[in-house]
Amino acid sequence: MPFAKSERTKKRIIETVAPIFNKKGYQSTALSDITNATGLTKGAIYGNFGNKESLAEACFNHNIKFLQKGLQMTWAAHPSSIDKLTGLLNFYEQNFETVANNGGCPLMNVAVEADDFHPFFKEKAKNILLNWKSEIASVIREGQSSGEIKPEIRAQDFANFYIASIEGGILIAKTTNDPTAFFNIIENLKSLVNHQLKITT
Amino acid sequence: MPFAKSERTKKRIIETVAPIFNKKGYQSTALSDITNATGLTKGAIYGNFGNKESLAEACFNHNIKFLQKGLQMTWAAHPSSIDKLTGLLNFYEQNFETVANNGGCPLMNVAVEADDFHPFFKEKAKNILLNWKSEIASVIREGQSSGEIKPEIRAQDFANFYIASIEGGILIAKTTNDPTAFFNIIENLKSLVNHQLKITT
DNA sequence: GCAAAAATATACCGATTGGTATATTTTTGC
DNA sequence: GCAAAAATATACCAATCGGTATATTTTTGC
Repeated sequence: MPFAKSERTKKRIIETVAPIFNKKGYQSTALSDITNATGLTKGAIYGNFGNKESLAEACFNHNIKFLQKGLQMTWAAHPSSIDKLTGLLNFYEQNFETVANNGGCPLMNVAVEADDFHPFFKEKAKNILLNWKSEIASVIREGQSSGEIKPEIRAQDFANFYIASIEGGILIAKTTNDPTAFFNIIENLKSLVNHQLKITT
Repeated sequence: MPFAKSERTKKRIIETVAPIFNKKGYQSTALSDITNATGLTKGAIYGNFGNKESLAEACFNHNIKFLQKGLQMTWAAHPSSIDKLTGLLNFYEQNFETVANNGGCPLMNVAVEADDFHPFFKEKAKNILLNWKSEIASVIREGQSSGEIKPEIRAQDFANFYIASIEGGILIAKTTNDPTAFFNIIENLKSLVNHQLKITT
């Protein structure tokens, strides 16, 4: 079993440091934060990761993966398009505290920090966001094909609104220390899905 | 006219540096960024501001003031509550490029950066956000009193949703370099105001 | 226009930053 | 269990960080 130790250590570093990067941000997380949290020295860190940026990227991927898996599992659990949309809202609702304690939405955090001065991370955030958007839009179009969702709904526009509300909700709830602000938005979105998208007949 | 020079210099520093803080963030904006941009030396900067934090605070206030004035002017221009809500959306629509070129919404930027490790700025962001929310909610309640807005609308909840969508829209549009993502959300909100809040009789 | 005061510049400080070369320890395969 | 290799620790580097004491320049009030 070659490379076993190395992979285990890398994983341990990522899991320990990912929340720190998400909370403090890329620039503000110092190597000393990383060595203190892991109990390793700089030599060990640089032996496992080429530089601070590649460690930050690995941590970002790790943070994002949690949310991507949530979407995949929700998609897999619900054949119906409406159920996919409301099921995902339930997932965000149920995991809000976890995400909040981990430093908030990693996509928002990286997007805001990288926006004007870090093209590499900005591009990553852009791709993830566009991908998220198109996954939501695809589900809506599938629902329109299957006769679940009203045909006049513009899939891309609704996906855009759906994601914006969620991200804005996280921002407000986190900033004001008021989770109900987020839950309230989730309820509003559920209502929108059930009363504006869904064909009731 | 005592202190005249000092006040003019302070103003010039703030106006020059405020966009930099909004783009790079508090931590990532170095004193060298400030001296380079202003053409002044550290001595001059510290002669006008006690430390980096108080300069950053002055810049944050300056950045926020633009948006606060927009709300005040919109409020003053429209006696009707519905017009206040749609007028404010028009203001955000018309000034999106300006805000985007200035580094995005300063409230979001500071909220995200300060969230987990800078209590002072986090508290500022929280207060501004709660104040914004309650101003929107007040307008809705006024509209309910005057018979413009449906009485069953929960003012606080709608204000929450209104702000979340706007902030999320800025995040998406900025991250994906697609202003139409923001405009699209503004149109959706206008539609919500006109078809869900407004009493059409 | 001259002295006082205010504003700015210069030169420095210790601490911390990300990163690296090398020495030491630990793990691996046989 | 021993040698090779992999992983970690140590000790260092130049650059930059925010901040300050002091010297110099500019502005002010008369």
